[in-house]
Amino acid sequence: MEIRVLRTFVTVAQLKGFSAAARALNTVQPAVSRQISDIEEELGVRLFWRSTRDVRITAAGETLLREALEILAHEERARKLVQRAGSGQIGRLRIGFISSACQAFLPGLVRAFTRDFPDVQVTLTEMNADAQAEALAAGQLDIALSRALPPRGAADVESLEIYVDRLMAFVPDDHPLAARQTLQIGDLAPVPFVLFQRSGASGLFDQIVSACRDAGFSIDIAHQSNSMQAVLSGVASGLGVSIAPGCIRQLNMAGCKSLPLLEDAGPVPFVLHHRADQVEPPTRAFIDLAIESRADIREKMKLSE
Amino acid sequence: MEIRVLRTFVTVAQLKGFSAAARALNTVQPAVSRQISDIEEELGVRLFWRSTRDVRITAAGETLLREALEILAHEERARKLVQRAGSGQIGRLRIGFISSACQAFLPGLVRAFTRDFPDVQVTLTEMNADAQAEALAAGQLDIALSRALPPRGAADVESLEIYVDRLMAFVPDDHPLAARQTLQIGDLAPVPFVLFQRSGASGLFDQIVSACRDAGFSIDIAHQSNSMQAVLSGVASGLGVSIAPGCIRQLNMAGCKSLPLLEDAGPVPFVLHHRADQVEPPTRAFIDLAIESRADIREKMKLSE
DNA sequence: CGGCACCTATACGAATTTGCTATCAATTAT
DNA sequence: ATAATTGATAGCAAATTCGTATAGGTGCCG
Repeated sequence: MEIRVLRTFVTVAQLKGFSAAARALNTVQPAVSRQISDIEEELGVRLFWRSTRDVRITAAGETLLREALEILAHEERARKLVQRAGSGQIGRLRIGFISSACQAFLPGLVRAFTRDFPDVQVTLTEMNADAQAEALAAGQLDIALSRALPPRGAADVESLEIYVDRLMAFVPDDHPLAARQTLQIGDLAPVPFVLFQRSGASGLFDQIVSACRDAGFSIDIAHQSNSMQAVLSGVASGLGVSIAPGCIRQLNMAGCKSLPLLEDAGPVPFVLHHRADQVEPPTRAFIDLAIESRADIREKMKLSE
Repeated sequence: MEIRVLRTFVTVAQLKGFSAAARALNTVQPAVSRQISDIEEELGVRLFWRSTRDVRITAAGETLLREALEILAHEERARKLVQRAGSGQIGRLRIGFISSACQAFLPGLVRAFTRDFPDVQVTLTEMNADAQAEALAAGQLDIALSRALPPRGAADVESLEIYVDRLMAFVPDDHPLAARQTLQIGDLAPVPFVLFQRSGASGLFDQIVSACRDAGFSIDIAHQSNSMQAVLSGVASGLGVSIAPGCIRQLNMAGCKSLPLLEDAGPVPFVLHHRADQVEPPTRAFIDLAIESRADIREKMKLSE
């Protein structure tokens, strides 16, 4: 009972004739005749009463007709479902992101994606860069968004730079430095720092520490927080100054002023990671969308500087 | 998307390997490989991630797997349904019968049939012989049970004699003839008759009239009724005597005595008619059962004489 | 680190299946 | 009566499918 035979059978039943069915199926009558008699033999059941003049379906044939119509419809439905799954229109997309991504570009990107792929189940999970790498390797994540560089030597992970941020200084409103237009990193030497904890964003942490060392002083970390939001809150509270990627200005923390650093103190890339192998279509679609949107994102991040 | 390919696909998905699937399907690995890559190309969708070491299904593959399992189950169900229909285990059986059949053998036959074919929808319709012939020709009836001879020249109808009854006399209990052990038809010459109407059972009617003429008198039909029951009722009421097939004694009408006729006044065959062409399996099964049971029926009808 | 075992992909000839042409037999319409 | 239409059958050609052989890659184990 192959699909092709069922289709032939249904056509014969509906057109009530072998020749008519053959015409409709773009084939010839003996082929139809053979397919029907083959399936009759296979099932051991007579499906049509034939006379030289007309064809009438048997009761067993009626039964098969009902079933065959359902099977054919089911096949059609399966085909469409699978093609939608294959083109990424249905499925799931598990994104891990660091919170800064929310201030940067993630909401817009996700909104654009769900507009084009409304039936894909998108899961957004905030997690630090290290946790992302782990989840990605374990196959629990499709997309990881962090400032981390591509982890070398790990599983086959491809990385795509979304945009490059730069480090900026954050000082309390009422701090003397807040009156300046620009700063050099060295200007921050005597001031205590508020910084995030190293664990989870070790790359960025080390980059900032290095920048200070390059500027000739050892950073004085007076307070540590577990989120950028908390860091800015600490700065606004006058606990100290901070250095952080420019994009977090968009948190618009009151009592906290951002100042460009004259040195280009190391680029801070924002990177999209995904496994190189076994990229499911929705993931592929999201990556493609990210590539498309990259120029816009960069433009937007520049404008907000 | 042929059934065979779906079956291969499901096996690959379940055994997580092309070679393993090939072994399970009693074929070789390249055949499996080709079938999968063919359907992938046909759908334009990747179904498996292959490496040289293991095979993992894609999200689209998972989708197809669910659908394919349903389609295969449906195909299996369709096959069984059709085979049941083809062997007569499901379907319908429309029987037309004259009321005497109820007194004779029909209930037992139908009971035996429904025991063997419990899922066949049996329709029993009481109708006179002429109506039966019409309905049979119109395809509204599968089996016709009457005393009529095979209608000559009509559509292709095959007839099967179930048993042969003989005519008997029925006289009121208090009638002088009721004291006799046997009668000759001629004994009934001076007596008024109660008889059924000719329309609908013309064959039997004419047979009785002829028997009387052969016995040398013209039958005096004083009353006509539209059923055997009514005829016997008339006899019991003393309206007259009657001649009828012996089996209707089983109505056990009080006040009415049956007497054998010395002459073998024409055999009264009870016949099963069915269309010679396009015999649906349940009909075939019933006919076969009738043939099997014929000896028993004849025995039973003899015993009750 | 190299050989071995196991996996999938590909190539190609063989076997099977399927389709097509021609023809027959039966029935109906003209 | 003849032409036309329909389904069955046979024989041949085309297409498909299968099986063998082989290549290429990866993990395992000594």
